[in-house]
Order: sequence, then structure tokens, then C-alpha cells
Amino acid sequence: MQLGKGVEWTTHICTILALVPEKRGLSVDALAEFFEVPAAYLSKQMQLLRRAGIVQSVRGKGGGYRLARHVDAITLLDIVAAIEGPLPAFRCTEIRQNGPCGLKRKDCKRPCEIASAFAQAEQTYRDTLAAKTLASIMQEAAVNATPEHMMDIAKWVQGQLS
Amino acid sequence: MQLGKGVEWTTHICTILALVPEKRGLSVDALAEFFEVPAAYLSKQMQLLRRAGIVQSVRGKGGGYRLARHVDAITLLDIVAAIEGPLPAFRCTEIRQNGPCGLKRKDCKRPCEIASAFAQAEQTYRDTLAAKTLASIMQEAAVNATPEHMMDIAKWVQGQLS
DNA sequence: CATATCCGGATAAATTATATCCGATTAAGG
DNA sequence: CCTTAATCGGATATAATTTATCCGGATATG
Repeated sequence: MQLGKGVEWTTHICTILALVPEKRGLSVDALAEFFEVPAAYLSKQMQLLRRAGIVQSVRGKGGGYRLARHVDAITLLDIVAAIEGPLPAFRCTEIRQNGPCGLKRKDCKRPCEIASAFAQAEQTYRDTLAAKTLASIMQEAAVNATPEHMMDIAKWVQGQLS
Repeated sequence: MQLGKGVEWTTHICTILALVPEKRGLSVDALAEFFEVPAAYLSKQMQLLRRAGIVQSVRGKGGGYRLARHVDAITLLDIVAAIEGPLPAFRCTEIRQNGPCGLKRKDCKRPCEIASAFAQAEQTYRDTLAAKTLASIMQEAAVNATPEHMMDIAKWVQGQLS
């Protein structure tokens, strides 16, 4: 059970995009360089974020990506759902309907107890991620980081704005 | 982010193995037939359960698998860990150390705030699964199932014991 | 000794994750 | 109007993982 790399990449990237001024954007190439990840593949992940309404894209010269919502309104769950999709990790294939003692379809109105248990566990997982906003992550990071490092990042962002 | 089919299969199978009398076992072929899953592959999953100490195997004629512990002492987390392995779903590749503003190794003693947030969410997931024992699952199932269906299963198990 | 069963390794097929490329589109600026 | 820079979307390729099969070896039964 593994999350794709895109989740890690785009979460970090959102914390950088949060530093971009209104009406400006950062290009995929710039972001890929910042984290040393493959630009072409990152582009795909950013498109997923855009379709989920987490970031906005601006085409053409001087364009790029920026956050579509305030950092308070973006949670880790939003990002995971955008990149990984809405499917649950546990896939119930209804094997209780198989074999010599298989149940009939009509006797399966209630969800399988095993599937329910996993669904419940995944719900607690999602709840925890939903409680973590980009704002809260950045606040934690700001507390732990050195002022020099934060200034380095701010300067780099400024330098990328064409 | 998907769990393997083996998790679903082996969890259901454990609920069946719980009905097997002391010193007896059910063969992989019988279990595979019961749920209509591929026997050869199921055999691999059962070996994972055995290495995790969840089931015992008995070789030779009349052998098979049975639970190694009481149903109160087997949790869904035990099964997931056995089949999927102990790796966390979120893989932190430390991309904060990459690129023009990358941190030095020595400045990375604290875990990355993003990785921490995901680790925390996964912990709630595991905690929930750890609270679900095989006993509790079977009790729920017994409440919801018809007496006829439970008897069908009990009879099938009896019929398999050589 | 014949049979049934798990064990472990090798291998293959199917699916998913990762990654690249390119033509189309869009916008900025000379 | 033209060039440049940038995303978009589709097609494609590669790598990794999951799913699945097979077989020789070990082991226990009767």
C-alpha cells in the first residue's frame, strides 16, 4: 500500500506556491528544478491538482501555476484525493458471494463486516488528513526552519517571477 | 493507494479458520475453492500469514492451515502488516534536501512536517485496525447473518476435515 | 511406498506507477 | 503580426509492483 510520489511532490510544491504573489505564477520547469523532480511527469501531477481546483494555471508567456484557494482552505486530504483519486484502499470484491457457501445478492444489502471495518479505518485516516491545512503545515515548518532558509526560499521565488 | 487482494482474501479466510477444531486444518485448495480464488497465489498469501505467526501450517496428508492464536489476539492490523509489509504508505524521499534551496543533512534531524502529518494520519489508521480483532468481526457477522448461512459454513468446514 | 500437503524458488502475465514527447493552444511583448 | 514562453491533452514508452502459475523438494499419513 503505497502513495504515489506525486503526493509528496505536490504537497511540498503547494507550500512554495503559497509564497507567490497575487496574479503571478511559477512554471512547472521552475518547480521541477526547485525539487529536482522530472518536469514532464510533474506537469501531469499539476494538471491533477488543477482539475481538483487546488491550483490555477495561467497559459502563455509569464504564466505558470498558483494556488486557487487560500492556504486555510486546502487540506492534505484535498491533495491526496486529487493525485490518488477517490478510490478506497481496501477493495471489497464481495467474495462472500463466491463458492459453495456464497451469499445471494439479495442477502448482501448490508456491507460486509470486513469491508466496513476497513472503511472505518480509512475514514479516520482521511479525517486526520482533512484536519491538516496547508496553513497549519506551513506554520509548523516556519517554527522549525531557520530564518536564513526561509529567506533563501523567498528570494528564489522572487527571482522566478518574470 | 491500494491494498492487495490478499488482504481481503486472508481476512475472510481467518474467519473460516476460526471454525476449525483444535489439531485440525484446512488445505489451501479447500480454502481457495470456498472463496473461488486462485489456489497457487493464495498459497503465497497464507505463507505470509504463517511467517507472521497468525496461522500455523501442518504438512503432509491431512494437513493444512489453522489459526495460531486465539481470535481475540488477531487484529486486522496484524493481517495487513503480514500481507502488505510494514512500510508506511507515504514515502518521504526528503526532497527538502534537493534543489537550489535544499537543506543540508545536518539540518534535517527533525522529520519533515509533511511526512509527519502523513505519519500521524497513518497511525490513526493503524490504531483503528488494531482495535478490530477477528473475534469482534466474527461477532458482528454472526449478528447479521442468517442461522442457515452459518450452519452451511459450519457443515462445509466439517466436511473438509479428512 | 503412494498420496496429500505445505515450502520455496523461478518465472510469467497483468496492472499500475513513473516518465517522456509532441502538437495544439494561449498569452505577452516587440 | 510574429516570436517566444508557457500550459494542455493525448499518445507512448519504461519500470515497478501485483497477480498468478508451475515445479521440485520436504514432510507427514496410512
